[in-house]
Amino acid sequence: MQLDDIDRRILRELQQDGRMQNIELARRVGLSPSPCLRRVKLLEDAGVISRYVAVVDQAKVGLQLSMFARVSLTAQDAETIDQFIAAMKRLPEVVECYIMLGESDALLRVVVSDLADYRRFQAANLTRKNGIQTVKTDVPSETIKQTFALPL
Amino acid sequence: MQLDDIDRRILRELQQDGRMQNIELARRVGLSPSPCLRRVKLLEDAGVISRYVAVVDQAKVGLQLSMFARVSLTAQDAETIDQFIAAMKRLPEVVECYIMLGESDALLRVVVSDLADYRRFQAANLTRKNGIQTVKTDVPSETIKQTFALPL
DNA sequence: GATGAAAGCTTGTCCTA
DNA sequence: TAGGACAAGCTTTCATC
Repeated sequence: MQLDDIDRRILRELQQDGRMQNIELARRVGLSPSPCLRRVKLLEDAGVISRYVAVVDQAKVGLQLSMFARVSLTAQDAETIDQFIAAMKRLPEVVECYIMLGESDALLRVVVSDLADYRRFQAANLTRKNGIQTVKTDVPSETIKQTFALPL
Repeated sequence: MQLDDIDRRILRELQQDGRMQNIELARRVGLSPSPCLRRVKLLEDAGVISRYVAVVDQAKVGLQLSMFARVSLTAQDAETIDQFIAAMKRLPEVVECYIMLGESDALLRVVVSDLADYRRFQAANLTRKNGIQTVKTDVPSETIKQTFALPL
C-alpha cells in the first residue's frame, strides 16, 4: 500500500489520540469527514493500523518495574526456539520479546510489581523447560520514554 | 485509586480494543452503559488510562528494524544525564529509553528503516554533544511479541 | 447502579470535479 | 479516481430515580 501525505498525517494524529472523532480528525488533516473516514478504513483494512489500544499507567496499577532479561537458550535448533517462543507468547508478564543476533539469544521486557515478584517469575518461567539455559537481568532505574508512536 | 474487579476487567478489554463501544464494553463487564462509562471516565481522570493510541504496523510503513542501543554516558552528573534525557525525548526514532543500573547507563530502542538509516541516526544523534561516550548496538532478528497490555 | 431522552457522531449513498 | 453533501441509525451522555 502506498501512503501519501494525508495518510501519514492521519497516522500521526491517531498515534497521538486513537479515539479522536472522525470529524475532528478530518478537520486536522484538511478533509471533510467522509473521505477522511474512507482513508482510515483503508488503513485499517490494509493492516497499516493494526489495532487501537488503551495505554494503562504501569505505576498506577501497582506494576512498578520493567526488567530486561537477556536469555541464552539451551540450543539453537528450531524445536528449542519454537518451544521458547510459544512460552513467551503465553506469558502476560512478557510484554516484549525479540530473538537476537549476537551474544544473547533473546531479549525480554518483563513487567512485575517488585523484585520479589520478578524472582518468582524467573524461577517459575525462565527455566530449562522453556528452552532457557541462562538469564542475565538488567534493571532500569528510570523510564524516560515509552511509546509505540513511529516516526512518520 | 483502588481498583476493583470490574475496573480490572474494563482495563483488560480496553487494552485489547481501545475503541470498543461503551455499550459493548458494558455488556462484557456486566454493567449497564451509564455506570460503565462513569468508571471509564474515572479511570481516565485518575490517569490509570493515560491515553488511547492507534498501533501502526512497523513493517507496513517501511520501518523494518528495531535496534537496541546500550549507551555509556560521558559522565554521571545530573547535568550530563539531563542533557541526554532531553535529547532522547526529542528524537522520534527513539521509542523507548531507560536509565539503567549496572553496566550501561541507558538502553534505547530505536526504530529505523534499515541499517544505513541506523548508521545515519547514530552518527547524527548518539554523540558526545548529547552526553554519550560509547554505544553498543544489539540487533534483533525477529520480533516475537510487542505489546503495552499489562498483566492485570 | 439503572432508566430514558436529547444531542451529536458515524457511516452509507449519491453527486460532483 | 477522490472529495463533498446529506440522511438514517447509532452512541454517548446527562438528569432522575
